[in-house]
Amino acid sequence: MIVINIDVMLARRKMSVTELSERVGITLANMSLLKNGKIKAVRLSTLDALCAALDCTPGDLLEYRSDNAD
Amino acid sequence: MIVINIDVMLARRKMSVTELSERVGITLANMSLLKNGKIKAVRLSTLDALCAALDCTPGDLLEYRSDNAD
DNA sequence: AAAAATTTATCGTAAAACGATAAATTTTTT
DNA sequence: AAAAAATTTATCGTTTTACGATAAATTTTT
Repeated sequence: MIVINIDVMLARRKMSVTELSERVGITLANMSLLKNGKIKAVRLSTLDALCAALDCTPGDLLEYRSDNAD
Repeated sequence: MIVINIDVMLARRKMSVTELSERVGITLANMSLLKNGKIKAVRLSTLDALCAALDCTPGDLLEYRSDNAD
């Protein structure tokens, strides 16, 4: 499965969800859904904006966990 | 911008696009579009299948390049 | 030159992002 | 404990886009 680690990056940056949503340019409600893995796809434009806002890589935000991984 | 590096991983694995499309379970045509960055969004289920098929991470497949990066 | 693999294109359908908005819930502050 | 602020969840509507199916065009390999 794919895990979204926006919360981890927010913590590292000491940034709020509200601020991130403003920087990325999507509504607070949608950013919350995104952060909590309540979405089934991501637009590359959104991923791009997230990387820019959080100064990180797609690999920082998206993690692959195989079924029997720790 | 976000760059897709499926081609890099295919080369590393010595795997063909045809085989990858079969493993991932999407049509050859769509895999080609995906590989060549002709898509604007990715379903997490597809990303998941790609990571499994290529035994790699999302970070291996998706790369962020800031405007003035090399 | 022929065959195989890959890319590109078109059409249709289903899925899903995303905005706007509001209500519910949780967290923080006073 | 109460109030305020932040976050989460939900609903509705619109637009975008993945993806299948298919076929044609192009490129690569044999």
